[in-house]
Parts: sequence; C-alpha cells; structure tokens
Amino acid sequence: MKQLNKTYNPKETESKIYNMWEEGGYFKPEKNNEGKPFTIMMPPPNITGQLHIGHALNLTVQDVLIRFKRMNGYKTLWLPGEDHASIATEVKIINKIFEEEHKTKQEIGREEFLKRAWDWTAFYRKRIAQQARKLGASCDWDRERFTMDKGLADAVNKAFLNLYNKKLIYKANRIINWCPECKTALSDAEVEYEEQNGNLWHIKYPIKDSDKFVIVATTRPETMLGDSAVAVNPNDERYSDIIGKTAVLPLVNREIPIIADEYVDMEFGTGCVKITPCHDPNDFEVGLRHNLAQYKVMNDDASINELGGKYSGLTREKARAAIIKDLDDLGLLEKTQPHIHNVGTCYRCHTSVEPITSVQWFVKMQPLAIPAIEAVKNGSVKFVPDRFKKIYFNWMENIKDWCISRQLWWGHRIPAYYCCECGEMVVASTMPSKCSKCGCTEFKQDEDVLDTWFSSALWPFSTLGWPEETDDFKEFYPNNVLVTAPDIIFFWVARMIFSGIEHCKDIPFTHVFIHGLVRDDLGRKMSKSLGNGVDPLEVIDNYGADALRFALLTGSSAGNDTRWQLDKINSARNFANKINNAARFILMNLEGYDINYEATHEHFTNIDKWIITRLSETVEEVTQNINKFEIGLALEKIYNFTWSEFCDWYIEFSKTRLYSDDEQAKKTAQWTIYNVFVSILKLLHPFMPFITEDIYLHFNEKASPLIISKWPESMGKFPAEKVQVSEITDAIRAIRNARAKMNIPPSKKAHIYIAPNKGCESIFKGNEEIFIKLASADKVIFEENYTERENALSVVTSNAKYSVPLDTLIDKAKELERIMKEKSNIENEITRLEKKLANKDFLAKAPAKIVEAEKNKLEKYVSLLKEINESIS
RNA sequence: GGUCGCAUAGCUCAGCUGGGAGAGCACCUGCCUUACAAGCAGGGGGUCAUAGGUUCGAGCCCUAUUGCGACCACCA
Repeated sequence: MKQLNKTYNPKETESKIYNMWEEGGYFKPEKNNEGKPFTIMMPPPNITGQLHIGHALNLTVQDVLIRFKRMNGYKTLWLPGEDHASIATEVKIINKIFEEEHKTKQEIGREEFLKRAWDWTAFYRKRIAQQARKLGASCDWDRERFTMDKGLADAVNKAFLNLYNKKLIYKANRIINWCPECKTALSDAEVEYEEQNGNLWHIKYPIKDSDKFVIVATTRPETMLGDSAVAVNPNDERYSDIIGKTAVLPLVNREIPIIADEYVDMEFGTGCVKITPCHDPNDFEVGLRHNLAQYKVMNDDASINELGGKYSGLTREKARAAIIKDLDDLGLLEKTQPHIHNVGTCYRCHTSVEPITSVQWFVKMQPLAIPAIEAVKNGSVKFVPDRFKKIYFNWMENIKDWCISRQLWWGHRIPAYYCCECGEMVVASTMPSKCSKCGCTEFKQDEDVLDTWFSSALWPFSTLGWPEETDDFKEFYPNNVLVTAPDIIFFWVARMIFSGIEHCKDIPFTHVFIHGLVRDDLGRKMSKSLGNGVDPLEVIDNYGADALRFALLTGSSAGNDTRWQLDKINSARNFANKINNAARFILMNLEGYDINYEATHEHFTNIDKWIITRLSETVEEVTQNINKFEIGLALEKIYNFTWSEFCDWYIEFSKTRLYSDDEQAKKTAQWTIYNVFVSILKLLHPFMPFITEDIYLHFNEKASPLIISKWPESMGKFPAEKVQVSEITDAIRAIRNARAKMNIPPSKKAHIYIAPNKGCESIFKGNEEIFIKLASADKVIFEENYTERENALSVVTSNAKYSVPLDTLIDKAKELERIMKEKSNIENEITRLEKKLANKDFLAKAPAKIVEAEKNKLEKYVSLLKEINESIS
C-alpha cells in the first residue's frame, strides 16, 4: 500500500486518473455488455468559446447520473459532442476576420469563409472536449459527434425530406423576424423582448374629399411609408362614419382605405391604427383578411428602400427623425406621448429585429405538436421537477409555424435545388442531374442554411447513426435522461420531443432533468458585460475538479438556481482533505491486515454494528435520492455520514481496538473500518470521482478501478446496537459538556464512575476504553449503585448515571444550575408529550406507529427525570 | 395581461408521501489529543414573510395579502 500526502493535492492525481480511465475504456458501454442500457446525450456545447460554470454544472449532473448507473450494472452510454451553433459562431468568425483582416464575409467569399469556420471548429471542439475531461466527464469519446459532421448532415437531410414529403415543410412569403445586423431571418424563439422607452406619436391622416383627419397612434412612424390602410374597430361608434372612406397617406400621398377590423383595440391610443402589412405581424394578418396591398419599404439592413421616396437610403432611426420633423412642419403631428413598450431584439446581437415579409422555409407545427403534447401528458416523457411541463405545454399549445431558413453561411444548407433554366425546385438529398421539366442539367442549391436548432432537434438519434438502423440506435434509443437548464426548453427540448416522435416513432428520452442557473455570489446572472463569470478551469486549477463538482451540487435542488460562493468551494476542498486524511489514518492502521479477511458477526462489537447499520441506512437513502434525482440531498447525506458519524465517532471509537494487542479485536476493527470506508468511497465516487478513485487504488493497486466497482448494498442492520451506541455518544457528549461548562481543560483527566441501570450493562462491555479516549478519563470504574461524591460532576442519561470526581474544587452552585436547566428541559418535554397523549383525537386518529413512538419518548423522559431527581436529592 | 417560482439562523441554502426545524460559512469558549489547525471539542442563534383555513397535528396542504424573481404574450 502506498502512503498518502498529509494534504490532498488534486493537481498531481486528476489527469493521471482520467487517463487511466479513458485508456482503460471504462467510459464505453461495451465494458458492460450484460447490463441494461442507460443513455444520456450530452447537450452539445456551442463551439463559440470555452466552457463556463453553467456547463460545469450541467456536465457534473450528467456524470453523477451516469457513474451511478454504471456502478449499478447498467450498460451506460454518455455520448459527448459539440454544436456548430450556426448564427452564434458565424458572428464570432465574422468579428475575428474583421479584426484581423479588416474584411467582411462577402469580401472573403463563401468558400473561404467556410474553410475558416472549419478551422475554428477543429480548434474549439478540441478545447471543449479537453475541458470536459478536466471536469472528469466519463463520456465515451470514441462516439463524440459534431452537429455538422457527415453523419449528422445526412440525418438533417433525411429529416428535412421526410417533413417536406409530408408537406410539413413549406416555402412561403410570410412575415418573419429579421435581424438587420446578422441579416438573417430568425424564429420566434430567437427574439428576446426588452422594455424600452419610446414615444407614441399621434399623426393626422387627411380624409379624402374632406377637411377632416383621422388620427392614428404609432410607436414606429417610419413604417408609415408602407401603410396600406387605416383600421378602426367595427363597434367603435366614434368612427362608424368614416369606415369605407379613403385616407391620404401623408408624405407619400397614397390613397388608402379606412377599414374595420376586430383586431383594433378601442381603448388604446386614438382607436385608429395604421396598417403596414409588410412590417408588422398583426398588420400582415389584417392585410390578408382585407386583401390589402403590400409595400415593403426596407432593405436588409433596415434602411429605407426606393419605395420610400425622399427617405430612401436613410437608416430606420434617421428616417424616423426626418419623418417626424416633416410631419410636424406640415402640422400633421398631433402630439407626442412618452410610451414604454417592448421591443424585440436578436438573441445573438441584441439589435432590434424588424418584422418583415420575406420568402422563407417553415415547419408546419400543429400536426407535430399534438403527439408531442400527448407524450408529456401521458407521462411517457417526464419533467423533473414536474412543474416545467407547464412551460412546455404553454409553448406547445400556442405554437406557430417555425421559420427554419437562415440567410447565413455556417450551417446545414437547405437541400433544395433550383433548375438554372426554368427555376423548377427539387427537394432532394443530392443535387439532381436533370430537370424533369426542361431537361436542363444545371442546378443551383438554395443559398440558405437551416436554423441551428433544426440539427440539434435530431441529436438524441442522429448521434446514434440514424437514419441507418445501426446497433447503437437500436440499443440506445430512446435515451433515458436529458439534463439541461430551463432556458432551452423551447429551443431544444420541445423540438427534440416532436422530432423524435416524428422521425423515430418514439419519444427521445423518458426524463428531462432541469437544473438551475449558476449565479454569482450576489445572485446576478453571470455575463460578459458584468465580468462576473467564473472560469471552471481556474477553479479546477486551484481547488481540484472534485471540489468544483462538490461546490456546484451541494445545497442545490432541481430546477432552482444556485449561487457561486467562495465559501462553498472552500468547504468542498476541506471535505476532500478530510477524506484524504481519513484514508491516511486507515492506511496507517492496516499494517499487516489481509484485505480479503472476512469478519463474522460474533466478533463485531456493538460499535461495529452501529456503524454498519448507519452505513446501510445511508446507502439505502442515497440510492433512493439519486433515483429520484435528488442529487444535492444525496451528497449532503454522504457528507454528513462521512464526517460526523464515520470520522468524528467511528474512527475515534476504533482507535482503542486498532492499537490493541488483542489480535481478534484488532482484525475485526480493521475489517469494519476498511469496509465501511470503501463503501463511503463508492457512495462518493459519482460526485467526487478523482479523489475516491485515487484513494481506492492506494488501498489495493491490483483492484479493478472504482469507476466500475459495484454500488454498495446494505450490510445489514442492527437496531438494538444502534440504540446502545447512541447511549454511549450521549453520555460522552454530556460528560464533555459538563466539563466544558465547569471550565475543566481536556488535559485534566479524571475517573469516571459508571452506574448502569438494570439490564444496561451490556452497552458498556468492551467499550470502557472509549471513555478514556473520548471523555478525558484516566480510569473507568463500574459501580452497582450511583454514589454521590464530593466535588464530582454528575451526568445522567436514560441508561446510566455517571459520576466524575475531580480533585479541584468545582463550583457547586454552577453545577446545580447546569443540572436544573437540563431538568427543566426534560420537564418541558414531558409536559408536551403528556398533553399530546392525553388528546383522545390524537390517540384515535394518528397512526399507531407515531403514537407508539411518542409513548416511548415520554417513558424515556420520565425515567430520566426520576434519575436526575435521585442524583440531586 | 397570463403562467410559474421563491420568502426558513447574521449570510447562502437544504428540508423526501404533513408527526415539533438542519447544513456550510460567520460568531463565542476551550484545545497543536501521534489521520486531519483545510482540524478537534463545546456553545449561542429561527413566531419557518403576513392573515385566515383544513387537520388530532402545518415549514410542508388550501385561500388571500405583501415583497422579490423568472418565463410567456405584445396594444399599433
């Protein structure tokens, strides 16, 4: 057995251990071919940078689950990968090229741009994978995938064709969200609303052939260039006389109808709305209902186009200012009212999006949403915590068609081809050789790429080789758990669910585990602009991956955010050190011990039976907790058992026997301390894999590694001995307490006279030495009856009375005060219990088990009170 | 406007299907006791946001209120 350092040093061991695991193939499902499959797909991090603390939490949770299942005999697959993150990555690459070469992407050209993107991909994929390794992620790197690799591109094409052939993908001119900065369409989910201060401008539109005006209120006057009507509510009596008349659009001098439509809110503004079908989603619908003309007045960069007359070429901001000024000059600006409203912005660059009509590709959502809603309703897919399914339903039940085309270069190109001669469109997995219409042999592929989430939606099966019927697909689909944060339920979780059902005829996974966000120590979201982000790599460097993992999980619960605090990482590091030192102690005391020795019940002391019982209970509880995804709770239980019960009590208890000349006693103590500790290492392994593996292998270099060891089982329970030992710990605590209250230093040793109650003698058998060690005694003497002594501390428990005479004078009054306080506590308890047990309803209605327990408590307190009274009489 | 979450010790948070509140850190006292001072022992500290209700019994279930937060919607 190798010795351990006095202070645990994660740096030295972690990479060594990880390499041993990876090279040994322990992450691969093939390592356990007999087990039932258990699959987790890693949510692929974007290749836009490095892993942040949120990824660290996400990966840690998955690793805990996968290691737990692996140790429980499952054939576990945790498949890692990265996402090409179309728009996000493209923005980054454009910025990089501009900074380094002062060139735009157009100047570089599509082909060259893609070359750069692949270089970028190679660099960041490697870096992300390396960082995940540092965290200890036990995923199968041989199966690592990328959303743009060949197999996944095939899957994307296949999925697109499936949907297109079922008429669930269509191309149409519709109003979409346009980002003038990224110059691409966005889906509804990709728009984030921000509250902004603006104005509500009231503008007079002259009514034709009259000297009257209709006053419209708008927050976006620049769009008036594209107006094709004015609308009022049909029930609005104020305006019933002008419905059907014609207004003259100022500045443009276009004659537009005044129409009636239910959509108009009579309460808001003036009750008259300008209708701009090309630049407002609601107006677009109104336009369709009333067959209005469409005037698209903006370019791709949101500047005004040639339809805008004198405003043509101006940015939307400048056009707005010019239009307001001109209207004011003409006396057509009725008033300007400050107005707070929500403005949609691009989720990547936060530029205000422009609703704009455009020809794009869409997925028809209604038919896909129905079975996806059902799958969650009937419990085939479960959210943890359950409440998140409401968010899911809310979105799915109000879903609109999904705009999937993006005017970007980095992504899966849409598999649609256009005949160069007649323009005939063919949707196919490869470029057609001949046009069926005109016979032309030249085709051009659609310029657009797909929404990055279209490929992520296929992740649970595309990674397994779908659409091929591969062995992996057959074995690992559906997946078991998806672990993610709440912010991508719409983007990703929902889309995986309907994609899985549509393409594979089965749900993608049975459980969706939602963890919270990691916030900074003040509770703020971590962000680049605040500079409050925490780099997990730096933390690992300073404290070790185990400490990072522990800090992320401890005190956390599903669905709730956690705060990153230095306190937590310190306490995690301390815990790692505690384990290290416990191991060091055990190692030192295993000299000459045969690890294969099997102890038998007859040799166990009640102390051994107590710790075995507590271990069994902990194993059962922790197992249950993890199965219920109560990861923070499970970790807390292991922590408390390890530190407070095993280290603070059992190790101390065991010392007298470990140092003893009685070979049998020593061997039994060695067996117990070793086996309980190994169980602790196993329980802790999913959470703190490095230190546990390192220590485990220190104990037995030839053993197969902990990572594939069997999860501990109950070693049996001994309820009677558990109670006995609680008497000992109670007594020791009480003696220590009494000494401390009297200011007696620990170095001052004293005799302890123990007078066990009748029938309680066996509690102490073989445990005399323990009092010497833990209660500052120099001698333990048993006596049949309690004897009152001069200058002695008197301690009473429910099973014995203890007298600790001291040669120094002790303060009688103070000692009496201490005992009286204890007495009054007990009397209060007795009163409470008596009252409760006198309640007929309680006796009649409470479960028998509870009543019994309360009766026992009362009995115990009554006898304790009796003993105390005797001792002070 | 709608939906959801949170409110527990000085701070950050746990608290399983209701049976008389826990942890870490901080604080006070005493200890270099041969695994560990990143430690050991002892201790103080909570009307579980407020008001009702259900129940033999409520931190936990129900209703309302207050404060904080998140998400969805978008009325120009």
